[in-house]
Amino acid sequence: MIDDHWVPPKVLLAVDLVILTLRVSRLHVLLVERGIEPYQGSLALPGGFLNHAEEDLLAAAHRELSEEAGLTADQLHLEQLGAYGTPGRDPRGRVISLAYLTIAPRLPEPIAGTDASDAGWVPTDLALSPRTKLAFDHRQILTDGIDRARSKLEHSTLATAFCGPTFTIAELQQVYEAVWGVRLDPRNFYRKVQNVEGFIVPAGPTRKTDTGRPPRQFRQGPRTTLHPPMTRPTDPADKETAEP
Amino acid sequence: MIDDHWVPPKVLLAVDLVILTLRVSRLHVLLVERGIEPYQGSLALPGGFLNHAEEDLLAAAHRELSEEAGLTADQLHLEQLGAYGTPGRDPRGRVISLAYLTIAPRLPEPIAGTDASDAGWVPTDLALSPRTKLAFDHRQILTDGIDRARSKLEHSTLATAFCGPTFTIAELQQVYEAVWGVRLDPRNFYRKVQNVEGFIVPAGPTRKTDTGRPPRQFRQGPRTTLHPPMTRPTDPADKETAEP
DNA sequence: ACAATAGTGTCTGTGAGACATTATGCA
DNA sequence: TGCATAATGTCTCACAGACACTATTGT
Repeated sequence: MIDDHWVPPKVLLAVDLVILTLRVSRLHVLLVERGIEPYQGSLALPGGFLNHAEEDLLAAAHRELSEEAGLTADQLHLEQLGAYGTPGRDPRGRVISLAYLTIAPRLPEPIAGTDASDAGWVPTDLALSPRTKLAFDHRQILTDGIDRARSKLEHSTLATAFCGPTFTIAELQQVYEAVWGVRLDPRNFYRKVQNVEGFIVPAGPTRKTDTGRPPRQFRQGPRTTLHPPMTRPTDPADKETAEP
Repeated sequence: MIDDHWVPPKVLLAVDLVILTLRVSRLHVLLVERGIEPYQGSLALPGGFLNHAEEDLLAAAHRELSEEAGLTADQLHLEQLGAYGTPGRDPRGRVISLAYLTIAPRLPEPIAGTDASDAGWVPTDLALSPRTKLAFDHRQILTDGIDRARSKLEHSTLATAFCGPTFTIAELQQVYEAVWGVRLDPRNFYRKVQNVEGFIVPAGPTRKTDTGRPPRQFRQGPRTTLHPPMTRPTDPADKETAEP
């Protein structure tokens, strides 16, 4: 079954990034307008080919993060999302794309990269609306990335990564509400996160606000995983049978 | 920053499989003894290079599953685990390995494949013991695969995939106990799975056994995801602070 | 009858969800 | 004093966990 002259094929390797952040209480994703073919002019996730044959995958993801979003990735969450390699997804040949997920706190407008004529934050619901055309299979990658982020918020303390170095409990709640797309009771949420040891720890004095009682500030605690997980409100579409 | 003469590098693409099954109430993984260099003679996960440049990734995984384990993969669970591509992990050059996870019911001894001089089921705790040397970074891949399987059992009805077409509740419980490595109360487990609509449905009459009351048989129901998830017993090593 | 396993019933503590109440700032 | 938001308290219901008990087979 093995041909002595057979040699395994080689493929092109790309790294694409799903960079999520929170802006005005809505989940946003960083998209670039492609400046070169294929899909020139379409919106796409930032990314690119491996620089050289010995470049580390995570290093490549960090490099793209820096090149296309101007983010020094030192303390930034970066996690592999999956490999997307359907034949024909890229007209330039067989390309395997490794998708990485990044959770970023609120950031200024990014700088356009080398092969992107423009870049900017786009609300995720707009990016996934049927009217928006994304390059390659980036719609699928983005969908998977958001799903992963939703799941991570349940089982880890990653929500604090959306916030700045210090934050209020109300701000943390907004993260959950924006990513999950639900409304939560502030009082129950307050109790919940307070009772999870090591989730958040007090930091500094209260913050002054325009109106209302000044809230306390917190910093992320040492804990990274949540046992038991944060409970996401049950989707009402989870019924199987119903009786009149 | 872009050189007009620069062309992106190409890499070799491999597909490796973590095939898990249950034998005598213990979790086993399919390992092969490598017949060729590198790592000749070492134990490794079954897998191989892409056949040709246009082969679909999932198809390649199914092909390896068939070639190395003799499993017709029609109704078999196959899920992407991740990409492993550290430079230098393979002396033959830059190789990116896409790992796939398979959950299989109890199966006969597999047949040795073309590039594997021997193949067999190995208990996972033995495969991961410090004395066992696995090829490449397969120890890491296997660890990740088991972690994924443990998590899937919480949030999906995948446990039924470990069983045959029909099974008893006690058999289903053994799946959870073996994969999670814990003991569960049979009565509470019974109540729990019965109350989850669409998890398991009655199938056929009772099964005759050597001793004791014959158990009822069930088949997997229409539901695939579990909301809320199955609760895995809290690891006692989840303490942060303690007071005397 | 006894052994052995299947299946059911009961109690209790914990925690999520709903919502009232008090606290602390500013105009 | 009134307003707005933060923080705490109370109640109820559901469910996980512990375990007593009944049911159904074979010997």
